[in-house]
Amino acid sequence: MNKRLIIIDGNSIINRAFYALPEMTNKEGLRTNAIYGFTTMLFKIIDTYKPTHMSVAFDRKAPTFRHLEFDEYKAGRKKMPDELREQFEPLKDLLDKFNINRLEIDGYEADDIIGTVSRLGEENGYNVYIVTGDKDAIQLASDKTTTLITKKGVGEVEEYNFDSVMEKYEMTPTQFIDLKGLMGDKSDNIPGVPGIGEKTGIKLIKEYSSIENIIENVENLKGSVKKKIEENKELAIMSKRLATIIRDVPIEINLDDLEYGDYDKDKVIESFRNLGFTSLLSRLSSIDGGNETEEIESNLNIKKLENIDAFINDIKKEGKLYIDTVSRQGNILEKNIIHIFISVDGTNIYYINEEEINKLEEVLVSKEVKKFGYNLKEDYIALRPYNIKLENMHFDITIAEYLIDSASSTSYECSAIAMKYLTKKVKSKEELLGKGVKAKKYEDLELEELCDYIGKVINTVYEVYPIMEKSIKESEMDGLLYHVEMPLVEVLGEMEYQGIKVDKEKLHELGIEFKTIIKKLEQEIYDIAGEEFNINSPKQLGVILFEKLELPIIKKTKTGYSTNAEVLEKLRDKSPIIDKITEYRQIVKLNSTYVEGLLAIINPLDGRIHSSFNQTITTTGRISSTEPNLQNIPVKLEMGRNIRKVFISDESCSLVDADYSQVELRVLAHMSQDETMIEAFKNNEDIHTKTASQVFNVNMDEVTSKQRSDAKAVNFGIVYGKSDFGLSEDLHIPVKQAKEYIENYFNKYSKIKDFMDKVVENATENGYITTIQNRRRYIPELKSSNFMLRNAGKRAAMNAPIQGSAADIIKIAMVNVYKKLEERQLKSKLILQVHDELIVEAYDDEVEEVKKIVKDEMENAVNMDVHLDVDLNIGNSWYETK
DNA sequence: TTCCTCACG
DNA sequence: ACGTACGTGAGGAAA
Repeated sequence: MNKRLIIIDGNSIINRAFYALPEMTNKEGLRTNAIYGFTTMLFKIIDTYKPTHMSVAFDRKAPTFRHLEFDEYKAGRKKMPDELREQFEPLKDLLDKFNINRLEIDGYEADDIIGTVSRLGEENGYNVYIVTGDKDAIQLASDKTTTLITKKGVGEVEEYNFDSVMEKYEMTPTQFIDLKGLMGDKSDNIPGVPGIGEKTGIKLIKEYSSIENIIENVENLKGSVKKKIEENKELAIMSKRLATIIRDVPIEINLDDLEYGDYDKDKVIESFRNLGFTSLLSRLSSIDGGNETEEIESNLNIKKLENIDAFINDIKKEGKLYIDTVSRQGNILEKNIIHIFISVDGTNIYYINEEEINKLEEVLVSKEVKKFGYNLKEDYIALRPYNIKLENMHFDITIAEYLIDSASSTSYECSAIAMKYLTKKVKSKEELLGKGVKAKKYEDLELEELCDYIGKVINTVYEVYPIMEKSIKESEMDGLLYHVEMPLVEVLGEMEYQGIKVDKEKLHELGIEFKTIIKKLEQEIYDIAGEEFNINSPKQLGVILFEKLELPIIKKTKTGYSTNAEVLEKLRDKSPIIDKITEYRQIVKLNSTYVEGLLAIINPLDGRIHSSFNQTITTTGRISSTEPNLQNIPVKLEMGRNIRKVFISDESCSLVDADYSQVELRVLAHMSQDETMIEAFKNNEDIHTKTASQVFNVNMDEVTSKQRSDAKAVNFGIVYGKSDFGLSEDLHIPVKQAKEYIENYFNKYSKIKDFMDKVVENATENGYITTIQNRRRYIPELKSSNFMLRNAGKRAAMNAPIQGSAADIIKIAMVNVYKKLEERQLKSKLILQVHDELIVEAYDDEVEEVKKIVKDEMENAVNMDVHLDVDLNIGNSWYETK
């Protein structure tokens, strides 16, 4: 069998990778872009050339014979940036884990080691491949050695062997050395013959074949070339020597030691996880045959459940059930389940068809049976139209993974989780169903394919559970998972299933009203502009405002003029068109996003809107709402606020709206233990007035309304880590004055300053922040070398504990409110959450009880040194509950 | 798909 | 000096 030896120039490739890839860091803030690029290149090379032997050569710090011979060698090179330097050791570690040989030796460069090893390889009958980004290595190409030079970063390589070099450059690989001796090399600071460049160099080499021969025949040369050579004979010889790669470095090498093959896969997987290379885990199998994945899959036994009764006994005996439902696409209120897949041991997986769901009901609703799954909220909702409430949802791998790393850029898809924890191949939804308009639905799949997929999903849940469980315990988030996030799955599922009633007629009326105003404004804008154009196009609008009307350009975006609200505000008094545009924008937004958007999504069966509440989106722990987003329904301006009139309570019901008063500032007071602020809350003082009196040094009863509203801006600004500049913009005051406000603030609330500093310090050290419920958020940006990114990281670090703790609090309140309503067997339902606000649709005869429950549970969700305060409002529409 | 804009807490 | 508030989702334009 023919042996293939790959030798990689470690320094060259890591450099290429470093400069080719954008900054990347792992969770701890270690920069990883060069390691990542190196590894992808390594995989590609192994994949393509299937080496039997391999080695990576590195430069040593010590001076080489070249430096000794020529002081100026490689002088003037920029120092290696620390961002790259710190990646060397982790890369070498990784290579060791792959059992890939490494070579380095004092006094020689990686090039020389490569030259030596490649010679040894050739002599022992190997096919040799050299991988580098340095064209000098072309001199080593031969009929037995292929030099692979990276192109386009590290994405591709170009192959050079003897024939291809001859064809391309019309000279032999070794003649490249002579050419470089003549031309010199700027990057290595090799002088060459002054005045001789590529053109003349190639001409001379073609004619005389070597530097020595040129010198011998110098008399035959003409003119200035002759003179240049004559005067620089020594320089040319030395340059050639510097450019020559040494092929007999004094190093003991036994080629057998370079054998490539076995390595401890678990160790590599661990390293990849540490480095955050989850996407590379899947490629591990491709470079070593990948029989491991097949084995796991072939273990699975997936079939139709014949003896349901016996299996139900198994489930009850074990007290646990791995479950995944498969549904047709359809209305949330209708029965759409095709199959339910269930398992108790993770390998014997059974499915039942829709007709038999009721037989399973007993264990599904049993509180004694723990349910394990992937996206359990979907299963809960799917079962709901069958009047089955999935009980005791114990562990959901998406939610666990969200707690483990809420800031991870990867999705919480099963395929990604399987890859991260098991290095197991599970298809992504896109791979299974395709994407875009051609995407298939579950109901289009062959049963066999479906079984295979769902089987793997269930098996993944089974396999991943103990690993995740351990990790969550270690970071002390088990309480958060089992007492807050998992119980919340049912709460959110039920909220989605219930939805909120919408007055469709009213919404239509609003639409007509808005469209009339839009038409009118449109015409007025065209009149002022003197032409018709698309006002919705920032590009076209920019041309009208800044070219045709010649208004001053306040700000530019990457692609053109900025026309956002802030800019328009500054242009208000320059042209009457501005106010029209501002108003036009507002109403177009209301009409398209809220009127048209909401109309399109009202469920025809019950006239309600069923938004999705997502538990695994935000980095801070908040819930998000989609299709539609019910968390950004207008409220600030009266025109927009009218939209809230269409969200109404059902017959014989009212909406009970409860919102926390200043929850984030209370959390801040508690976490920072700032006495002044705690005291203010204890005395039920108005916190903005209090802040005004502190910042502006006046008595509480002398605070003007302007001062109060400025203080409010300062309070909010602090929570976000706002700068003096930002505050000055908001308050339209000089930066200097804003700076004073902030300094005053931190002087008076001195513990808050300490707290903020401490948070950033801890976060920089640990890599993450924590909330009052121990929720974690990693902030790798804190270790960025990029000033802007690092500052953004600091602000995130200051804000996340506050926002995240507030999210913890309302989540606990939601779970407790939900439980209480259930316990008391009330028909009233929790239907909406907007970060610090809960809405219950309460039956009129239950309103008083509901009010009490909601206020009580919200105010007592957690125990802090500052009490929580909830405002209650009742109405028949969301608009009325203000 | 990306950018810009803007709605919310 | 840097560039300037955290966290979201959605619609429309343009590429």
